[in-house]
Amino acid sequence: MPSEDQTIEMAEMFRLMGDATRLRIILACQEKPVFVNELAARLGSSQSLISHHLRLLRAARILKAERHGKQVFYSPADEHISSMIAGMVHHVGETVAEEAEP
Amino acid sequence: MPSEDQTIEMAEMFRLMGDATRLRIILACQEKPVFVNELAARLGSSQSLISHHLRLLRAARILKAERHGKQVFYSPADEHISSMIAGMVHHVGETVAEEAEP
DNA sequence: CTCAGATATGAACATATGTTCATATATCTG
DNA sequence: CAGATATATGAACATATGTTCATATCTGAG
Repeated sequence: MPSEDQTIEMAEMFRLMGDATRLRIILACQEKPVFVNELAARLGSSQSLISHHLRLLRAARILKAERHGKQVFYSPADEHISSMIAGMVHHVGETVAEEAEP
Repeated sequence: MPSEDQTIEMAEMFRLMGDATRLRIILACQEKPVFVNELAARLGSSQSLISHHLRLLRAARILKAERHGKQVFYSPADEHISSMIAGMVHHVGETVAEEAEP
């Protein structure tokens, strides 16, 4: 059973993954590093919005930033998080399938 | 890469786990089924608040309800979710330890 | 059926949060 | 250095969300 502080930190992590826009950002960075404008283009969101969200994800150590020239590339900062994301992908894949069968 | 619908469902799951009160409820139900008033007592929250949250967690199939007499016991509805929770517990356990060392 | 215990629900409210718009900062090129 | 490109930041705002209070519903006992 996690401590109170750990519980709050867990909740904070989940909360950050619990917004569709942020989750799309996280998912888009899973395979290979992506830079900000490409994220904005792929997700059809403004650069400003993406940047605001990236700041939160960076602060929570969910994503890490790496600068190459003018562009800043983002990628997963932590394998635990990545595997948890993968687990959830697996989960919704299965439950959606279950609901469709009968 | 999950579909748009799956992404939204994932986000919804994470969002539900992303509130401290709800997460405490989920954690409290992990070991053995707990009934509503006991949850309220353990967490020091009102019965009403717990019940509101339980409804959301039930609807999202994170917890399941089972009635025994007057009491309704709640327990994990899905092992995937449970193992994801366990993974996050492990994660915060490690990262907090890392930050404390240097 | 009536009463008490246990849980669920609805309305109201204060606060948190995602998004937009405007603008600042940083980096490369000429 | 000046200009262009890429990213970050701040203020403002509309909406979503967690909590409380009051009340309804359900269940077993007598």
